[in-house]
Amino acid sequence: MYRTHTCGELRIVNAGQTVTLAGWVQRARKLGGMTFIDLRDRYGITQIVVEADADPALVETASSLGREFVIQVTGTVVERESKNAKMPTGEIEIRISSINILNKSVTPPFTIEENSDGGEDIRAKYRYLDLRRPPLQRALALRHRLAQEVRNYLDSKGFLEIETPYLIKSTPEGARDFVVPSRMNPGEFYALPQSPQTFKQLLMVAGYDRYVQIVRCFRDEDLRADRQPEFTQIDCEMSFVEQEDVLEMFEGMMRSMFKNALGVDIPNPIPRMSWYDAMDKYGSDKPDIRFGMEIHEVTSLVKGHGFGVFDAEEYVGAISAPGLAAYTRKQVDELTEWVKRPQVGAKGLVYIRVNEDGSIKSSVDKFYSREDLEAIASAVEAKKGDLVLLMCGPKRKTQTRLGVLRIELGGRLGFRDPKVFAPLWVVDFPLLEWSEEDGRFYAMHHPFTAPKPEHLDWFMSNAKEDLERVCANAYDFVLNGTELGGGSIRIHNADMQKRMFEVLGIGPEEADYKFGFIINAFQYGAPPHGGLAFGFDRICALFGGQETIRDYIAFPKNNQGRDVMIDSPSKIDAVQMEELCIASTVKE
RNA sequence: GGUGCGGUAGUUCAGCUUGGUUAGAAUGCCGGCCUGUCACGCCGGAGGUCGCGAGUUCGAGUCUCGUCCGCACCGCCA
Repeated sequence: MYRTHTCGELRIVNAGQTVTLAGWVQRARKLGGMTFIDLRDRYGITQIVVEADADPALVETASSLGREFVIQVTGTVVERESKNAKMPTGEIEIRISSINILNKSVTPPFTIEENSDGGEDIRAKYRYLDLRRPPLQRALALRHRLAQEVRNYLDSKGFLEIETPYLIKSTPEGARDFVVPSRMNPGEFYALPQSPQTFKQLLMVAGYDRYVQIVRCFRDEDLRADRQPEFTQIDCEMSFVEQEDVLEMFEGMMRSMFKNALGVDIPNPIPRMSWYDAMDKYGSDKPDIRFGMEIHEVTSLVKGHGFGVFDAEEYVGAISAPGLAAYTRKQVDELTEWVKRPQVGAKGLVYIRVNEDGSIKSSVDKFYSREDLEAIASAVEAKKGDLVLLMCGPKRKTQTRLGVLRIELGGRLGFRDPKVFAPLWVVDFPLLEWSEEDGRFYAMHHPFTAPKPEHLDWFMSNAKEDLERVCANAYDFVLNGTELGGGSIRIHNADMQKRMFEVLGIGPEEADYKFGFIINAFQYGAPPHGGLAFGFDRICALFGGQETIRDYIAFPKNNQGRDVMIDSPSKIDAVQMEELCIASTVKE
């Protein structure tokens, strides 16, 4: 037996017991003859002590220990002479009678402690060492806890977890696919799933009316702090349901995850907002509703006062930033520069300072009277001490830019506390999105999303303005300004699905080639169904209060989609290429 | 594809604005001392292709151009 206890569990009540521990040497402190060793495993740290008058061989071995040596020690639990209140095990130590070095270690490149001295690069390269650190252990433990909660909750609701294939068919609508050559079918390729969307719908046709899968998905797109090429979804689908049934079910799931993993009570019910309201008031389809600072349209208030910049534009909107009337001219200029960066793309920023003393000062005083400015300030619900910021331009674009500014200022003002959780359902999405570039409609969600029954007439119409206003029974789950999940009620009728492909400009042959299996299946008694999928990595990160999902994935990829630890992707040898009937066009 | 920031000792960084002696600090590592430490302390030591390449210059860590790598963001992500 390697150990009788872990390094995190012994307490003062264990004093007098003979125990055997095994773990890693985090630190050895040598004081003359005496040696203290911090012995670590994933449960904690226990101090080992070797007295000066112990067996000389033991003293010798103890003083030879280096960081990250794996050792096994046997000894007696004793109360410490000088306790350490900072450690859970700080009241005791192990006075040992033997040390067994199970394995030596070379000196690690960074310190393996709560707060490492290593940068991201070096820690990624030695991920297995970084994973020894408590923050990473906590992250993976949280991930495990949340996965358990999902399974427990959905199991109690009768969901079956069913695995779907990873080697599927490429359907290059949306994100790029990762493809896998098929040796047995020369010149043909599988694709890795961007999501198990079609399979879960086929399971509905098959009668498995409550399906869940915690499943890896793959998208060959550029990475971000919250985007990995392979990521995990909580993928769910239900039959004989309406939108309300789905929202209720998964509100329950999120509620139990918050309660059981974090001890947090979220609002009941979770608020809902239409996509149109979200865009108008927050300039985003994933509003952060931890704070107000809503966008207000002031177009009619500002036009016709001789200020040509506003007169020339479709839309003028404004937000009010609490307390920022105190911003200096320099700070406001800095903000103006900030919104003019290409990442935001605004042309400029007009401000109205609603001073504490009741005076009003703006950058457009030449064109507007005090009463005009007061009317604008009141329209955006500005209070004394607030700074009103206005932007103009095309409606949606301007709202989006104001939304970006709102998020930035909300952060600066401390309104985006990661310990505060403000969940939201965004509902009533447009079904279709017109692409000027391609001159065609794209499905806003995906091509299996059903139009709202009351919008069917518009859906059948071929007029662009009709199709544009078709709404879908689609919904997103948003938390603190991050989209954590989304879904919809699906099309379950073959004719309707054909119509959708027609609207999307996908011809019958193409539809048949790409989606023939699902159109066929829908002819055999497909039940009404709908579902949704959550981004599990993002849920973990947000629950853990982090922006990046990397720490919640044991072995993540870097910005370039590379695993710097195993150094992948990598070249394969010519024999393998030959066997797969593939060739590289890359010039060496 | 684009923008920004960064790359100097094992590690984290300073030095670069204004080019000029032997490139510093902390920490880690090695050696010595130390019997209650827990970021132990004290003394000593080793450790650097300044990411890479070219250019400007009498002289480049420092200036210029190119390139590679990392992070964040835009595009992209049905």
